[in-house]
Amino acid sequence: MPAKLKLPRPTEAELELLRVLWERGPLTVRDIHEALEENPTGYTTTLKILQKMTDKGLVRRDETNRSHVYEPVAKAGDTQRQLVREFVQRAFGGSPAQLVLHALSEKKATPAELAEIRLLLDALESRK
Amino acid sequence: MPAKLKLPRPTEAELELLRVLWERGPLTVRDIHEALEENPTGYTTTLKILQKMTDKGLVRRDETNRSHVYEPVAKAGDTQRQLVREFVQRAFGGSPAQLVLHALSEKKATPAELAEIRLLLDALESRK
DNA sequence: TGACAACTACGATTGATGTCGTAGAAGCAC
DNA sequence: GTGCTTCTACGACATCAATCGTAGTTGTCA
Repeated sequence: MPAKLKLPRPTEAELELLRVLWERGPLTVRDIHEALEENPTGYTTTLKILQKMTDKGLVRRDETNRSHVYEPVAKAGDTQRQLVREFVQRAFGGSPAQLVLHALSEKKATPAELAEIRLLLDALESRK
Repeated sequence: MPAKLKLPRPTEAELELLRVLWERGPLTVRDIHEALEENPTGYTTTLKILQKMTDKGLVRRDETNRSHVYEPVAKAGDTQRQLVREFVQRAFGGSPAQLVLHALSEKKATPAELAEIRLLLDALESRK
């Protein structure tokens, strides 16, 4: 069983890169950099951040080819779960329901998503 | 009507102080500082952060007495709504439902809170 | 082979954050 | 009034995040 040591919380810029990787799979620096329409930044900036993420253990890279290929170490869901947990703590003193109420007020959820939430709610309530 | 200019996002330390103020009302630096069991830090650290928050417009202070009294400029709900919006953007690409699903999985919500969420859900779904 | 392009490594820099120490003013107690 | 306590103001500092430029290496292609 892998050691599963605790990964540090990704910074904003790091999270942006992670989201690209989660969505598109392992990529080179060039690919990642070009996937960033928002906040256009220098190529070496992206490179540097990926190098630091490698040091921190947030991503892993394949150096077989000259253009290294990066991939996330943790799954999207795991990282997001951790982020939500910390955010709930920071902003709502640990009450997830408070967070949910605010998030739902944003009313950008689709009917399908609402249905899914309702299902989860049913499960939580039935399980006493 | 007040100008309502946009406030900057509070940092982690700032948010911690804001949470104390939201919960207990206007307080002096001493009061706030002593309300912080977690992360015990120097008195002047708390003072300094409050001074910077005053500059940023996050809090307002009454200098009538020698011990200044601080109070939040924005209501808890408004600030939290803004924080959630930004967080959803950063971590979930703008999908609140994704956030809700993760938050509810934390299963620390009370039955009353779950009921409230269900009510909100009903309202959202009916208002098609 | 020689020149150009693309890639990595790395140092420098800027700004924000959080931390604290010290100075000086203001209140209090005797 | 003298001295102790408590307050604010302010500068110093370490750390970290983000950004970029430059150097050096490797691959490509005419």
